[in-house]
Formats: sequence, structure tokens, C-alpha cells
Amino acid sequence: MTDLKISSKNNKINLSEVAKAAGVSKMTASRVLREEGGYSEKTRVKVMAEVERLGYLPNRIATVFAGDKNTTFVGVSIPDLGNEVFTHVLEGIDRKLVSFNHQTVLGMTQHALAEEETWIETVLSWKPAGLILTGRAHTPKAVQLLQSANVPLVEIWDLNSSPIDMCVGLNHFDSGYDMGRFLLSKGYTRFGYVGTSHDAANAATSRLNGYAKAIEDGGGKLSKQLCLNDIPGFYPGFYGTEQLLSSDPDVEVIFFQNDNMAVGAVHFCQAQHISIPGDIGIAGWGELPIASVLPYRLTTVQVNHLRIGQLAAENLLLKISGDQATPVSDVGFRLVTGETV
Amino acid sequence: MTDLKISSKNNKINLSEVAKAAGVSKMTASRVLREEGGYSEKTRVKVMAEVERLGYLPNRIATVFAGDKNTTFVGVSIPDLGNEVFTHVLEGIDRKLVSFNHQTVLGMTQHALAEEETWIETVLSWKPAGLILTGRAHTPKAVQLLQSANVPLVEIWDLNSSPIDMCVGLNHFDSGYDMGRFLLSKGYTRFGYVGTSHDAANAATSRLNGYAKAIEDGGGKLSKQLCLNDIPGFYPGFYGTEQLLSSDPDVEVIFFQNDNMAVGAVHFCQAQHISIPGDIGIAGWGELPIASVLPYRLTTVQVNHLRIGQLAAENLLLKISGDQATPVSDVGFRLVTGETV
DNA sequence: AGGCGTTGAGTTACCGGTAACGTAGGATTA
DNA sequence: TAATCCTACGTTACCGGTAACTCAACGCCT
Repeated sequence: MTDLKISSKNNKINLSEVAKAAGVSKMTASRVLREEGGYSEKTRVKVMAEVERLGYLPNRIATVFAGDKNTTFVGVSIPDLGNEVFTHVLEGIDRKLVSFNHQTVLGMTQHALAEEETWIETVLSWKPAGLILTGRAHTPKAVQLLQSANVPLVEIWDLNSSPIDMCVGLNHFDSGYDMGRFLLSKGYTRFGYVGTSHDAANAATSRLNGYAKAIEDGGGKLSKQLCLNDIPGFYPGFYGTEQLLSSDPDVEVIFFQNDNMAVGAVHFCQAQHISIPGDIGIAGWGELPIASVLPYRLTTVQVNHLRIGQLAAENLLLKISGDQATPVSDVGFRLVTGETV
Repeated sequence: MTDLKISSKNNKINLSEVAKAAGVSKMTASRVLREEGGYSEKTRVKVMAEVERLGYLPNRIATVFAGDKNTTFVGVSIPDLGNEVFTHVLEGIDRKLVSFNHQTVLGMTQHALAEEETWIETVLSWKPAGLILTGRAHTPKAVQLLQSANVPLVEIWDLNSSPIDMCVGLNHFDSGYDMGRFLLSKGYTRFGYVGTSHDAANAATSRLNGYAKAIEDGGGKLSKQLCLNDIPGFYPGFYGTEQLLSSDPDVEVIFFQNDNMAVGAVHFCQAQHISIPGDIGIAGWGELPIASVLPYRLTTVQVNHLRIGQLAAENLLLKISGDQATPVSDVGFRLVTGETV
């Protein structure tokens, strides 16, 4: 019976047992482990020896509970991992968080606000140190949860002049507008756009809106916009181009949701012997790694994805430690004129 | 003073307050919330009304603590997010976990066992429901921590006949061996390899070893192997090819660490007007999305990354709920002969 | 010798839930 | 009608730490 109990409880060594083994009180052991001071060197050595010998692993759940504090978890929601853009942002976030002893709790919201709401509720119930959410749109209940939870929060990606708490991103509308204006300046008159599901009021939609506005302002025509029900990857860029060109062969230039889709388009054009930029112009967005190996410089919008993540994490960490943090950070963008238009 | 307290404590509504407001005991409120039964419909309605009115959010930390249970977190360690291969695995894991009310706690170990050990210790102190680790190599202390923690564990990626607990992956050595044999059968005699940092005993090294063994067994020559100190992406594939060919122009075929590197090579060859497969053969690994838009089918090894993640999560969840789970799952691979050799 | 500060501890209460047990009162059964 | 069972709760103790407090022993000073 006793054996069974021991084997089933396995590693249930807690602070009391360490203290007992070291011949001190629980409190003294606690002080030693937290290096709080108020104990002799002799005691410290005794306690640490028992910690080592028994393989004591602190129960951080209990610590959080005792102090009525929060954990060191930071909830990070991103739409999905299939979109390369967000994996770079996530990497920037996690690198920074880890170096400050925090852990990323992942939330893939699949671009659905309802999923996000559920996830927020779950994560908040675990008392996170902070939250980073991709996008500025949330359900009313989510907003209420976030406000009353009173947890440091950064909304990233799409710039938001009045964030719930803090915000790090760029103005997607402007980036689309600038691209539109640039293409107009190149003499194009018939414009196309290819992206993926834009049901939600997301950043890609803002880019499309900016693009459309620029074209309208400049007297051009957005002949065709295609929103595929797919991920914004290489192959959707490939077949999206095929679809767009077959339904509207007069389009002179296409703006894609991101570089990967644009590269898909480049490969489609190569396969069909359509000259770039002679027969058609191609523009991407986000400057993704693939662009570096193309035979010509892709026309795109350069965005420092990693920087967004880092800055979001930095501001969050500041607020977590009670310091002042910038409420709104604009990381900006840069138009890369390239050779594909 | 009182106001200050209220505003600072904000949403500190706990079960006691809900119970008091509903005119029942804490225990009854607890039973209602857990739908445990043992209460009248009238009571249920009263309690739920107060939960709603007060915006009560359960403190899951306290629940875990009370029951001396584990959280619903699952620690997932991957080398890095910059490697597209692992993001697919991670996506498979998280999708499955989420649908069973678990959350992914991310750990980027940067291919360093010491980082992994630190991360394991931290995550274990948070009482996770389970762990998924990429790779089979761990520090002795990490292994000891994992064993004594007695938490469900899946080691993924590299197949391991004697895992600490469970294992999901494929035989990387064999996949390299098969590729080597296939290339030999195509008549090549002088072989090259380009990958990234192989200091650790990782899966890519196993592939290289399998490849080298096949070449040796077949009487060919592994003329040159290049291990760049970079990420296994497009551009390293591009300049790695340049480096390899300039130092050893006689190489007839190159096996790359993954498809992205191979695509970088394809673009290098296109830029230099080197014919594929006429002048040189190119082989990748992993069948990544970019391969779908190339003008010809890339010779590669197809691996179902998403499936690895799903299967790992499935087995973990089985074990978490106390059921039997497969100790070792081989997801296999498939050689894609392609047109680039 | 008595007063006082410092050092190195121990004691108590508590964080927010839940397991285990206790119990009043009505319904059912012998 | 009394014994018994069930329903719908309430009470108590506890999970593993830590904040806040208490306290003994010792050295030091006047």
C-alpha cells in the first residue's frame, strides 16, 4: 500500500518536505529559495542540498495563488500559422518574451472573432501577465472581458489610434494607397487585386481599400478584385492570377495580398510566357524571404514583421513591470519600387 | 480609500461573492458552475443570473490548486519558427489541442539543448497537462526532470524506438538513404549536400548521414557537404549553391536540407543559366508549398508535417485522459522523383 | 545590569476554489 | 407509523506556497 502511494505520487516533493528534511520551517526554506535574505549561510546550504537531493521542483501555480498574482504567461493570438507573415511576428514576440522569463500561450483564431472571444475568455481565466492580439476587431463581449480583466494588452498589426490599451502596427490603408499611387505614376490604368477571404474587417481589406481609393483618386479603374477562399500562399497566387486574367484579360497590373501570392503569380506568368513587366505588372506586400531569390526585384511593401513582434513584447513587458509604455507605435512601411511593374 | 480599493481590484469577483449575491453557499455555486448536479433548477437560475450580472470569471489557477491537478496547458517545443517545416507541425498540434480544450505553450529552443532544459524546467513548474518536444536529444538533467515529472510526453520529428514516453515521427536516416539510392540509380557519381548548422545530433544530420551511407554503399562520392551557419531558407539555398559549385564545380547533383533551400538553388541556376537537370540535379526535402508553383516538379521527399503534429497531439490527449496510446508512431515519407534530377 | 537594535528564525492566516462529509426535511417503503 | 432513502444544500479542511507578524538569542552600548 505504502509503495503504491509512493510510486503514484512520484515527484510530489513540496516545500514542506524539503524544509522538514533540512530541519527548518517551511517559511525559511521559502526564503532561501527566493533568495530573500534573513537566513544564515549554514541554513542556505542545508536547504539547497535537500532541494538538490530530493529534486524539488517549485509549484508555480501555488506561488501565483498565494500572492494573488498573475502567471508569467502571455497570451498571443494570431489568425493562423499558415500565413508566413504572422510567424515572423510571432517569432519576434516569443524571442523577446523568453528573454524576460515569460512564456507564449498560442491562440490561433482562424480569422474568426468568435474563436478569438472563446480563446480570450479561456486565457484570462489562467491569469496571464499580458495579452497580444492580432487585429483591432473584437466582439463586444471580448472587449468587455479585456477591459474588466485589467491586464496589459497590445493590439498588433493594424494601427489603431484608440486601442483598448496599447497598439503596435502600421497603417495598412496607407500602404495600399501608396502602392496604388505608385502604380498610377507608372502609367497603368486598369488595375487588379488578388487576395484571400476578406469577410472580416482585417488589415488586408484595409490595404485593398487604400489601393482602390488611390486608383479612384487618380482616375484609374480597379477592373477586378479577387478574394479567394484559401490561404494567402504561393499556389493561390498562381491560380488566382490565372482566374483573374481569364476573366479580365485587360488588367495591366495586379496587387497581391502578400509576396508569396505575388511569387505564385510570377511563376504562373513564366509558365505561360507572359512577360513581366512587359505584359503585366506584379506587386506584392510584406517583403517575404522568397523575394530575395527572384531573378528581378519584386515590387512590394517592406514591413519589418519581426520588429512589430519585438516592439509589442517590449511595450507589454514595460506595462507588466508597471512602467510607462507607448500607447500607439507605428512601425511604418517602405515602398519597394522593384522591377516587376 | 474605498473607491481606490474597488477600482484597483476591478474585476476581483470571486465565487464567494457570487454565492453571497445569490443567497447560497460557495459550495452550491461551485456545483452549479461545474454542472455537477445536486441543486434545484431554481438555485441554478439564481446563481447563473449572478454570474452573468457580476461578470464572474472563474480563477482556473485556484481550481488546479484545489484539486492538486494539472493545468490544460501543453508545452510544445520547436527549434524555431523561421523554419517553415516546424510551423506546419505546430499548426497541426495546436489545431488538435484547441479542439480538446487545451492550450499550446510555445518554446523556441533555438536548436540548443541547454535552452530546452531551461524551458522544460520552467514549463513543468506550471503543471502542464503534457509536453511535446521536437527532437530526441535532451540533456541528462532534462531527461531526469521529464521522467520524475511523470507528465505525458511525445517526442516528435525524429523516430525513436525507445522514447521517454511516446514518439511520433519518421526515420530521417532512411529518407536520406532512399534519396541517395535514387540519385545513384539516376547515374550520378559526384554528390553534394547543402544544409545549415548541424552541430547538434538533429534530424537533418541523420538525413545527411543516410545520404552519405547510400552513396558510399553505391560506390559514389560525396564530394562536398556544406553546412551554413544560417536558417534553412531560400536565400541560404541560393548562396549555398553558389559556394558549393565554386569550390567544387564537378558536383553533379545536390541534396538540400529542405525544399526552400532547393528552390533557392533553382533560382540560382536560372540566374546563372545552369540547366536543371541537364547541368546539375537538385533535390529537396519535405515538400513545402513553394514546390507547387515551380515550372517543373521538384525531386523531394514528401512528409506530412501537419499529420505529425496532429498525431502527436492525439496520442498526448489520449494519455492525458488516461487511455492507452501508441508509444511509437511512424508517419513515414514518400520519395517524389520529380524532374529536377 | 538593563535597555535596545539586529539577526535568524518560527507561527498564523490566507489566496479561491473543491473533496469529503454532515444534515434537515420530504418522499418512499416495510 | 417508524425506518429508510434521497434531495438539496451547508460546513470543514485542505491544496502549496507567501505576507505579515512574532519571537528568542545575541551583541553592544550606556
